Amino acid sequence: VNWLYGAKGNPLVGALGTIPQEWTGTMTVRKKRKPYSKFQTLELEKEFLYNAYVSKQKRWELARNLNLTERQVKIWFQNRRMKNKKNSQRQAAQEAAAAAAAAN
Amino acid sequence: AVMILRSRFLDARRKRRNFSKQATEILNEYFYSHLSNPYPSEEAKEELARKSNITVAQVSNWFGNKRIRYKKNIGKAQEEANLYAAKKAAGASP
DNA sequence: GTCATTTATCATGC
DNA sequence: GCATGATAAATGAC
Repeated sequence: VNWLYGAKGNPLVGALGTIPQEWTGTMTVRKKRKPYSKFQTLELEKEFLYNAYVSKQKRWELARNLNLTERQVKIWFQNRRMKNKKNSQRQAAQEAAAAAAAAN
Repeated sequence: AVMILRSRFLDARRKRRNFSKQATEILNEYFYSHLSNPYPSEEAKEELARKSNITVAQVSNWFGNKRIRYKKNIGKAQEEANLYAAKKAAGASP
């Protein structure tokens, strides 16, 4: 509805953080972001180096060994692929700029 | 350990620089003039990036940070930042 | 699946 | 010492 939903003092949010009248249904609470440990990140990076797409079987193993849910492993690989793409685009832009500068 | 050393050089946070005063002015002007829906389209982002002399990714980062940090400040001095609204009105009235 | 986000956290500027 | 820009988890649209 409004992008300010959840902001303190916004009319859409009831006083003292109560739920708006129009919404009596399920108030799904967003899970708080929790940084992974060094070991977890290293193991995930190791597997990502092998292949950017993980199979269901590997996903289950990783989740069990790293004490994560399969959903977390799946999302980690999705975010990691996006990170890879951004870094590639950034590097390509830098090289293009360098080539353009060299042409002068 | 290897990853730490690599990230020390690849992480752009290590070489962060503040935007110029003009760039911040341009971004704030757009943000407060679209306060009801501060989500610039891809084309708008590109234009803002050119005028601000930054990348579109940096424009996206700026709006992401601006939205969440504006939302957390409603009722505080953030309302005073709406001098951009008065500024716009002063420039468009004649 | 991608991809633009939200949110907390990180690293830096000053 | 916080303000600020960038990144890391997590969600949701499509």
